[in-house]
Amino acid sequence: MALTKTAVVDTALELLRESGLPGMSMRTLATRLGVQPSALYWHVPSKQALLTVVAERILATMGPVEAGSSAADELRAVGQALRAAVTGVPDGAEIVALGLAAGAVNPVAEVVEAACSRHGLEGRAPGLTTALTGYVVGLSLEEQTHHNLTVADPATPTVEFDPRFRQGLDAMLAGVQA
Amino acid sequence: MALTKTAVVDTALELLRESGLPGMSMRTLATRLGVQPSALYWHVPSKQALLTVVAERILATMGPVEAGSSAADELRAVGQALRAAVTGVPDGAEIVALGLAAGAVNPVAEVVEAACSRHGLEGRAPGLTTALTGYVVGLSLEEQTHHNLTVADPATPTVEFDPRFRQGLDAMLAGVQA
DNA sequence: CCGTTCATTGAACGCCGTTCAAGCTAGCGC
DNA sequence: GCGCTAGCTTGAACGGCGTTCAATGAACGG
Repeated sequence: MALTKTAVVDTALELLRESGLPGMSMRTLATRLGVQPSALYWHVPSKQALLTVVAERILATMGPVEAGSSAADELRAVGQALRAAVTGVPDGAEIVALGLAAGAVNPVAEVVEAACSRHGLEGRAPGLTTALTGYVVGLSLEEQTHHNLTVADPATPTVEFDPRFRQGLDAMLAGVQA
Repeated sequence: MALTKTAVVDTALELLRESGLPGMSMRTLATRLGVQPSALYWHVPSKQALLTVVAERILATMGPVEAGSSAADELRAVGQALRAAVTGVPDGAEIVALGLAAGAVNPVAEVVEAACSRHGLEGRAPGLTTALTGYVVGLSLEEQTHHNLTVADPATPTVEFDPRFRQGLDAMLAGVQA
C-alpha cells in the first residue's frame, strides 16, 4: 500500500504525542513510516505545511460546549475546552499558533458567536473570540515551554499554571469593573 | 579587547532586528563579532540562555505608563505598551514567550499592580496581569508568524492585526457584560 | 508489449547548536 | 626579567536538521 497524506499526518501526530516537536523530524517521521525522508515530500510540500494540517487536527479535538445559564459561564467553558485541546498535545500551542497564523479556521469563533447570540451579546463575538483565543494560546505556549525547560533541567522552579489560567480567564471575562 | 557577554547580547539583538530569529544563528553572531562560534560558549551556556537575556532586554524597552482617568484606560495603555515592545523586534513574541517561561520578570505585573491600587481594584492585579500578558504575547505571536509567512510567500492573504488587537483588548477589559 | 503516470529511492547540499583538546596571551608572584 | 597560571579563543569535528533531484521501480491503460 502506498503512502498517503493522511497516513503522514496521522503518524506525525502520533510522533508528536510521544516526544513533542523535537522528536517529530522529517527523518524520524519517515523512519516510522518505513520510508525515505524524501518520500514525504511527494505528499506534503514542506514541514511547515504538514504542521498546519496537524494544527487543524488539534483544534478539531475541541469538544462541543453546552449552553450555560450565563454568557460568562459559557465563554469560560469555551476557554477551557480550547486549552484542553491545545495542551493535550506536547508543543500544541506552538503548532496551533503557527496554524492560526497560516489561516486555519478557528473553531472558537463559531462557538463564541453562538454563545453571544444566545445571551443577547450580538456584535461582541469578534472581540471576545480574539481575546479568548489569544489568551489561551499565549498562556498555553508559556506553560508548555516552561514544561519543556523543566524536563531539560529539573532544577527549574515549579509553576502552577492551572490556577493561574483560571484566574486570568475569570479576570478577562469579568473585565475591570466589579 | 576581549569579547563580553554584553557585547554578545548587544550583537544578538542587532542581528535580530536586521533579520529575525533565523538570521541570528550562533554562526552569524560569531561572524559579526569576528570570532569563532565556539568562543560564544565561554560567555553564554547555550543559545536558549542567550535568548532569555535578549527577552529581558526586549521587555525592558516597555516604556512607563502614565496614570489615566479610569482603570480600563490605564490597562489598555499597558497592553499597548507591551505589544509595542514585543512587536518592536522581529520574532519578539516567540523570544519573550521563551523568556517568560524561563522565569524572566514580567514588567507588566508591577505596572498593573500600581494601576489597580490607584483605582481601588486591589486583588484583581494578578489575574489581570496573566490575562493581559497572555493575550498580548499570544496575539503578537500569531501576528509575527503571519508576517513571516507573508514574507516567505507573498500570496498569503493579508490580515489587519492592529484593529483586531484593539478590539480584543477592549473586549477583555470590558468583560462579558455591557 | 509499450509508454506513461504515480510513487519512492539514494545521495547529496548547506545549514544548525554544541563540544573539546589545544593554543595563545596578559599579568602577577618571585 | 622569568615562569606560570588563569582567562579567553581557535580549529576541527560530531550528529543532527529540512530540503532537492536525478534516477529508479511499480502499476496499468492501450
